[in-house]
Amino acid sequence: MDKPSLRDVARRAGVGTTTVSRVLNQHPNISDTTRARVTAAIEQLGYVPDVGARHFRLGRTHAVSALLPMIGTPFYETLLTALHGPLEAQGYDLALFPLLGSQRVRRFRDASALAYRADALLIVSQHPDELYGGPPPFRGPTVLLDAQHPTYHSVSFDNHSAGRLAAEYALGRRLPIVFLDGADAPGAPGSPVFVARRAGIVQTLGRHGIRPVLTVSVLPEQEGLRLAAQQIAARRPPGPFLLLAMTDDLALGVRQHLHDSGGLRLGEDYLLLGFDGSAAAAAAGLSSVVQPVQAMGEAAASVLLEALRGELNTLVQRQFSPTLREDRSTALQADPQQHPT
Amino acid sequence: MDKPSLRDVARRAGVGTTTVSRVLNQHPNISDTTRARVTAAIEQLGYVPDVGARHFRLGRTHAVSALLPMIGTPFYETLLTALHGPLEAQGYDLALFPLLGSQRVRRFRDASALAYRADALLIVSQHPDELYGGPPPFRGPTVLLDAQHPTYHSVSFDNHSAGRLAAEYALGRRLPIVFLDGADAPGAPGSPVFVARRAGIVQTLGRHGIRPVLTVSVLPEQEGLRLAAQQIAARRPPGPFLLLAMTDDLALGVRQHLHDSGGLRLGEDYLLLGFDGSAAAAAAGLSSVVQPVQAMGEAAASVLLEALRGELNTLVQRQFSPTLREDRSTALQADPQQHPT
DNA sequence: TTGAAAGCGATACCAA
DNA sequence: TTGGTATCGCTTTCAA
Repeated sequence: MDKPSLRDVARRAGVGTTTVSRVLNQHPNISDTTRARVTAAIEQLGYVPDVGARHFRLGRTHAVSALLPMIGTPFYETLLTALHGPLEAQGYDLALFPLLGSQRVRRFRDASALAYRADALLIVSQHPDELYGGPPPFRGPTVLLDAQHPTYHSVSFDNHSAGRLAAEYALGRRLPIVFLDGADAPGAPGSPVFVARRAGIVQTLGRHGIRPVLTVSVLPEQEGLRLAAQQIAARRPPGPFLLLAMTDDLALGVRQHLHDSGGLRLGEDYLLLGFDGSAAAAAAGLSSVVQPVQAMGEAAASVLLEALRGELNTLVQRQFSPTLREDRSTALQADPQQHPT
Repeated sequence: MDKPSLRDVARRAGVGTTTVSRVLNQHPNISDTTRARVTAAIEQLGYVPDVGARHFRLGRTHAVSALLPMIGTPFYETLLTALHGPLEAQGYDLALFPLLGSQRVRRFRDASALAYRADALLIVSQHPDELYGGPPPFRGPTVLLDAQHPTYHSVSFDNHSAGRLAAEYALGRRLPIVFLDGADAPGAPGSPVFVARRAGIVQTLGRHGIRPVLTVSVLPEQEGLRLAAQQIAARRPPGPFLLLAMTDDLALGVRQHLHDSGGLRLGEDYLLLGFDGSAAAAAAGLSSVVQPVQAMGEAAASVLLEALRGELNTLVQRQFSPTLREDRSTALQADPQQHPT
């Protein structure tokens, strides 16, 4: 026999197919002796239930598909890990469909795409309107993660208020502020995340009548970082200042160069505040505006599960707020000459 | 009608189900008028074929599953993009199943896992024996990518000869060799990739009776890099030397520190050779031992497709060889005092 | 506690 | 060129 079916098992065990199905699905009303006979038959034949057939019959796949940009950052790793746990606990399997190459989006407009053979859909860091020209090809529950849209459930992060938080913290230190902005690659549209973050910073400073004493834009490259550090070292204010960087990577990269070529000492010559709460930042003692990535993943899972249970008859738009993780990099070292406290 | 089936379409168009099926599958023997009627009915009902049912009936899913370690490097991005193209061209869809968290491996031992509802399986950077305790739960064609096993088809890279190639190149330059090795994180088993690469280097040097004048092991951290650079600057041989680094990242990181704190000039004081052929290396003019990642992805796709067509009755173990991409970092600048040419 | 039979939605054989 | 019908493997009434 090529691939034994439930029927083969039934024949072998001398029972009906119903009984075998019940054994497989742990139904209560089965006598122990029958169960044993069936189990033995399963064993002997090496029977494995056909999941596709079960899926077909029940109309449910127990699958959740996630559409996401090609993955290269710890952000997605944390997010997906947090997401996966609760889903798995409820018997759902998670499959990933990265948007490989820009042209491949076409694939996701096809309703017969594998990604849509699922009970629910998660769209990560993408806007449905851009992804789909017209109506979405998937009919089931859909949740946006790290993105927002008026007609979809969403779990996202408030980047604007993250910018505000950073700016307010910076203002509180009462030091001149140097702003290390991330430049967009030429031609790139500028990530909405950075746009909001930047707006939050600039608007908040502006509302307090403050402008950075110096703003440096930098492409995230080796050479760019070095040049930025040179500029900062040359044009910095006379006393200590607070360097507000748009990302942790920028902050850490520039810190290196400020030290090596500029001789600037963190904690004495300047304070440093980053963005993202990356592991690298934590390891380096960098204060940072933290996005609760794990909590967002868990929230997405919970929205997804609710929707799958059909308990969601209202639109859920959950937006997470930033927190600020203070660390060594914003601690001014005792320096009796200028700062008695 | 909730979700129209093929039967509804047939009734609506006043034809048999067979005819509708034929229209859907572009069968030739359909009159234009019938086709038009059916198409109209499909349109009117908003009918979308049930892929799950088709899958059930045909016994094929048109899906390929890839099991891979959680993704954080451009390596996998290139690999998967190269892989995806040919598969898609043949009508196969690719779904990714990252091994999220170490415990989640359990999930992949379950034959009913979503990942196995596919026509073929690709196991990336994993050894089946470690992944599965016993027999694999998937019965269809299986291909290993970036890994090897005696009983599976595989597409992999010859790390040992990559090490040899680097060593031979280094020997050819006839300069003292400083070896910048990557240290394994404490407790980690040491990636087989690095083990082979290192062995290739050391054995080749040894065969020529050469030992590095200095070997420095470094954890890939900011602090580690700086310390390594200090050591190199302090203990380097008197004249120019060749610095052989285990990865591009290590090479580029140390170059920075050698320049900033040691004042060593690349191309005059030392030459630098890296490993991996990363984009960063190319951008920085770093010579590097290159792994043909894209070609490997394409090769995996082709093996997969052959297997799917049932044309593979012999074991395929394809191992790719490294090439060396020479760039500025191994060009010794004209220095009349020592090197007239 | 057990089983016979209907049916999920598509495809394909065989006839017409 | 078309259509009736069996069939894929499973779950689920309904009856016994």
